[in-house]
Amino acid sequence: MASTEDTIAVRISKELADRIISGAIEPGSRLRQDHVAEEFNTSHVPVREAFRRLEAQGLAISEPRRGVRVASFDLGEVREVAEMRAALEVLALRHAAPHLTASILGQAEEATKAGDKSHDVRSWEEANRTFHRLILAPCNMPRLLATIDDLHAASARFLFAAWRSEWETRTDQDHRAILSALRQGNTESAAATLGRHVQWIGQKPVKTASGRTRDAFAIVG
Amino acid sequence: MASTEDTIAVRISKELADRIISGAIEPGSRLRQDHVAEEFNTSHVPVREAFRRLEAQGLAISEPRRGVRVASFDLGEVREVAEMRAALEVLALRHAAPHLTASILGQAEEATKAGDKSHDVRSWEEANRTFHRLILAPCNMPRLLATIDDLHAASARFLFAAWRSEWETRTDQDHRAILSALRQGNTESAAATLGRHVQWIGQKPVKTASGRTRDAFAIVG
DNA sequence: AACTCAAAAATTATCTATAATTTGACGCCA
DNA sequence: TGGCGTCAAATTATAGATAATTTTTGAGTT
Repeated sequence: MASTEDTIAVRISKELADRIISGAIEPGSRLRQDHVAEEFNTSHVPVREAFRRLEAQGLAISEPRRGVRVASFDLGEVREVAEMRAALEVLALRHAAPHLTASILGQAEEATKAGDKSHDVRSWEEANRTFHRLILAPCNMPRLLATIDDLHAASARFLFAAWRSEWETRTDQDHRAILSALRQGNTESAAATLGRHVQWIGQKPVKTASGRTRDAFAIVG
Repeated sequence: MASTEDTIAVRISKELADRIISGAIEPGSRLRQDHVAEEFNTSHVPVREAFRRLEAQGLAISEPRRGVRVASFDLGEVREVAEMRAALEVLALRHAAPHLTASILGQAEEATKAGDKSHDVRSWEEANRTFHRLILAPCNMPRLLATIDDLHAASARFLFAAWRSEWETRTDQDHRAILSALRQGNTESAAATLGRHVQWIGQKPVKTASGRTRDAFAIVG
């Protein structure tokens, strides 16, 4: 996955991003440049550059002279990301719709089926992300797609924090409705469904470190 | 402006961002780390970090082992930024509206007047940006506001590229309509006007390096 | 003149070393 | 016991040195 063409800084940032998203590193915990450098067998110079990338993606927060920590999040940020995704994915879909082919819609349907069959969060998330990317990519707006990608990374993080292990299979009616509307050339209906779809925030009781249960929230679309 | 608390990398990235936005550095031109380091009397380590920040803002493009260049742009990207701004600023305004006070709206009106009186692009742009920031900031959505800020930086760049020097004063009816709707508590009307407003793309003939004239485009709201 | 191709120069990426700052522990004293 | 200052250890930030890569130059060839 980490192509050898990538610079070390990019490799490190991808690996750390993965750990942050999967929850392997706790929100709020410090990222110490020397420790990371040692783990990756490099000096801290590329590590610092990796930190800047994580910062830009909103996965880490850096305070001058006080180091970098994994970004924390709360229900407010989950809502914020959901609404930004709704606004931007609807925009992307409107532009992508005219360029969607039967082949792309077919692949999107496969992704939906894969998601429905998933027994764990990680594979569901991957299938879901594939679906969204497939129907939005043809909008041909690189800046928009890059921003949406960052939002998806944030979404995945919220999701894994709430559904660390358990996952119930369920058939995604929204995805099917979107595909059906797109096949009929009804872009506005597809966009409206998509906008609602990504704002659906799931709720789930999780156990905290202190043994108590509280509700966790995540975007489930 | 460049606070001494900032790390050197931040100071450099702010200064370079300013130059790129103002057009002092040509799109496509290379940013050489040693030269920048020498100019700022530092080593190239903070320079490289500054480059990563510019990359994240979409102001520079980095190719591994081949250096960093100032990002180019075309009409397509101007449209893209305009549409993203429309989608996100409308979202921000909907959330900000309930928190807008008479004082904020007063300041926004002052900013509009300052813009109307501006005889040069730079001061118009600053007043315009102030207006937008004032009415959107109370949405209290930091990620959304940060994204909008980056889009404003891109907008400013397009604007300065097209209207390098000449500027005609004009009264901004849209801003007044938005303020009036907000004062009446009519959020949806204000949002609709704002959405149209930031998608208005101005067109202006400019002289190219080769002496010919072509049309330049920029967001004028 | 145009076209290799190799060597030199310039530039990027990384490593090692040092300075500056923050964190944390310890002991002191009210 | 609890707050406070001081010093040591850890950590961040920058500088200087080196390795690896790309770009440029230019001689030699067709």
